[in-house]
Amino acid sequence: MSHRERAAELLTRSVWLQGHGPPMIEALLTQGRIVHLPTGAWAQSEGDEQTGITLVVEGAVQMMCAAPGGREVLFGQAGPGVALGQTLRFGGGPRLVTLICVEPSVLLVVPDHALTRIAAERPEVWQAVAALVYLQLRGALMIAAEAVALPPRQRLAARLDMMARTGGPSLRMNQQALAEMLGLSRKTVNVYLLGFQRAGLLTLGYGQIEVCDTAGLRRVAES
Amino acid sequence: MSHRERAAELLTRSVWLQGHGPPMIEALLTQGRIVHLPTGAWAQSEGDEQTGITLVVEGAVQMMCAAPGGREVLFGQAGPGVALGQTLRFGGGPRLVTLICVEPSVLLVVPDHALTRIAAERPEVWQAVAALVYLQLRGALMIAAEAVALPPRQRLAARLDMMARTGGPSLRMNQQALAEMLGLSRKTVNVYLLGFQRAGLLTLGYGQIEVCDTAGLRRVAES
DNA sequence: CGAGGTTTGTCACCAGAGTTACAATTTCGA
DNA sequence: TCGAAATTGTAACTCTGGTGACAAACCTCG
Repeated sequence: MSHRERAAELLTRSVWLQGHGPPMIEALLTQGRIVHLPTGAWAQSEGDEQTGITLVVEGAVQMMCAAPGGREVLFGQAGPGVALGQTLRFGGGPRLVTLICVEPSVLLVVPDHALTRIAAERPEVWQAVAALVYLQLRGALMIAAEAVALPPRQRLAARLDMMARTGGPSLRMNQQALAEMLGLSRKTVNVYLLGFQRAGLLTLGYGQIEVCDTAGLRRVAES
Repeated sequence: MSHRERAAELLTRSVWLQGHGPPMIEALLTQGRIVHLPTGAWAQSEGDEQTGITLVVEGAVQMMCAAPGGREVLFGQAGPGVALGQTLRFGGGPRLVTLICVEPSVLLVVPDHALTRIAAERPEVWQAVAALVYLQLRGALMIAAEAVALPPRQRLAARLDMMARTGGPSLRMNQQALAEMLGLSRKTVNVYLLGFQRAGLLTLGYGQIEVCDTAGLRRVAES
């Protein structure tokens, strides 16, 4: 299956495009472009303003965002099917989200001007964009709520549960990255993970985590 | 000045409506409705699906969101001019954000069906909604990044700076609420606030904080 | 197959935030 | 005006999680 077909399939399944028929998907594929990136590459090359929609077709990217003090904070990892909408038109300033490939990846990029072209014929494209951004808002709020309300152990459980439900039970990421996203030290994460493994909630491997019992994780998160 | 006129003024100034002329603002005012709420009231009454846009015209509301374990987490406070977009169409589940008035407030509410009516004539309304939700996403990400990346003292400074810049230097909120939004104990917040006051960054009052030096706060946040 | 880098598992130490409790101050309503 | 409730300021104690350092297990590339 070509990458374009794969992208079409992912778009068809995506929640934020429900109610928009195949012509809209066709328009996104035609106006957007497929890009291939190696491990470690930034999803936006210099000069590319990276305004618009980005869909992960294959591979995985880490999502970083800027915090006070010039810090770049890792806050999540996205696999195939995850879409990101962003724009620089509001408030200017630095880019909101930076994407970095953690494995060779294929992305569908639909820049802002492409969306504008689509909107000329199908103004309802903006409704889809609003829906997409709303989904991201939901995710960001979940992360924020977890971070302020849950103690470390529960926070880790909640995040593992969330990632397992959205991206499948096989999480390919090392404990260092996981700790960074949660604002914990690697050691703390490691200790709790070992505890979860002993409790049979998951299995640890080299650079990956196999979640076995999301319900159990959620129980831990809610305790 | 009537509340409607005040709302029109706030909408005219809002970033997410830039590029849309007065007719769009007129449409929002006509299709939406002004509601008055007492202290402690929830912005959405039962049965009102509260899908659409809400603009704070007067007063102040606390923004809460759901975390694992049925916890309701306070994550911010909004004054006049702040708009919130939300919808329940995606993913169902519980309401994303709950608003609670901390003083008698006036809101402009534009429900989803009103937006749909507006879109019949002005489909670009969805672009404005996308922009609004994007602004919220930016805010939520900032909060999440702060929470995971900054230690308590810096986190407090960053949040005070953010609130002072968006809502003016006079913050009307007690230290308990502030601690809750940051995931800290009231005592910790109190101690750091006293330190900031000694450093001349702000002045503490009963139930309010007067920020004097946002640059100084940002310096603390970045240290 | 072997070297080098990466990732994971473990230790002792300690800074820093949470907890509990209480007094002082301010506000608001009766 | 007075009293109750809310808010702020302060103390001693506890304990979780961070730090730094290191060994073991694992991958990858030459």
